[in-house]
Amino acid sequence: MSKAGAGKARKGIGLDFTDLPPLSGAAAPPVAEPYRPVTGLGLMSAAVAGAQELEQRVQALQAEAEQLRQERGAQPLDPMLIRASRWANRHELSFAGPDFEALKAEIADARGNVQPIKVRPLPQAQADRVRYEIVFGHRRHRACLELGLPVLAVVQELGDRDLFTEMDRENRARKSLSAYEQGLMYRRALEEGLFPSLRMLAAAVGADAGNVSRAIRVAELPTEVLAAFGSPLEVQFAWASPLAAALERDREAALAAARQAAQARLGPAQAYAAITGKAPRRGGVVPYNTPVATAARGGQGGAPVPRRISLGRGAYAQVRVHGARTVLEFDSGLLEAEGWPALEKALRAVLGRK
DNA sequence: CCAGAACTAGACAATAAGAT
DNA sequence: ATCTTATTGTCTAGTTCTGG
Repeated sequence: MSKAGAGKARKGIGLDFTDLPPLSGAAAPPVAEPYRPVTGLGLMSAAVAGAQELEQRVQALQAEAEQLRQERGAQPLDPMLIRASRWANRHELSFAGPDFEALKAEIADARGNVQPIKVRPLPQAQADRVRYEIVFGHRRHRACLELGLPVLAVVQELGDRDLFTEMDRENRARKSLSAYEQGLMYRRALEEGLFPSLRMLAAAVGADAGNVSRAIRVAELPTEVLAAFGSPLEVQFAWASPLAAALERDREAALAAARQAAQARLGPAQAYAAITGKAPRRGGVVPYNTPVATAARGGQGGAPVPRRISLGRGAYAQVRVHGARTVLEFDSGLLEAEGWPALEKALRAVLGRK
């Protein structure tokens, strides 16, 4: 492999065939002839491989047939007769903004939704005016409703669990749901006993239990914290634990930081930094005590939010500014006698005194 | 425009906590 | 002691952003 090739190799891709010696003309591969097994073992392997191929082909054809059946079964319905799923996971902000407007424009152009939504019929007892419940396609339904167009829908009888798993799979396949929306949906499903445990739920919808847990934690964040991000849809999976940990450490300080972040209208990454004390990784570390940092940490006259420095294993140090003094705090047990010279040396290096 | 850095969701393993 | 469940940390692979 060349140096350039090795340098360009992406993470996780260990093979690079670009520098392999070229095949000579004389050694050009012969035209492939169909493989014919000769031995008994070969015949058996071929039979197994053939059966697997056949099985895959049958499955593909079945899927195709199902799709055709569903497409043929799609019918235009009055969107007023359809209500959102009781497990509806869409935040109101998903029905606003440029993405939703683009979807609406597309549907308006086509005089209806080309891709059908899926609904299930409601039992008569529930169905006064409303006849159907959405399985998936909430945004397409809302767009048609707002445009006054009939919505193309496939109607299918489904149980609660099937409805839930289909809705979740569809949304995650399109990567269109935020961590917050997923968390709300998962939490509701668990609260209502649709699944006995988080693991069972994760297995049913084909999601990772760790991410289900993180999504639920995002949905359980206090309103003040969610408001700090402008929209709860901006909160990332990876931020769930640090935000929860910040609340656990010092709830009042975290909520105060969140309120200040909301007031200062910080971006999501800055709001995350202000609440957790973790500087955003992108764009470099926000320098402490500068105008930018002051804004990022609440700014505009409020007391600066202390900067936390993670030391691993749950330990952390904290830097506070009190007027003209800067105070470094950490658990006294963390620094043993032999550590003091190193700390003094580091302070001299940083603060420029001999 | 391109290479590298940074960020993300998802997967997996380890660990903690609670139940039996 | 063992099993089940939830949580956390780390890694991978793909995407997006940034600076030269």
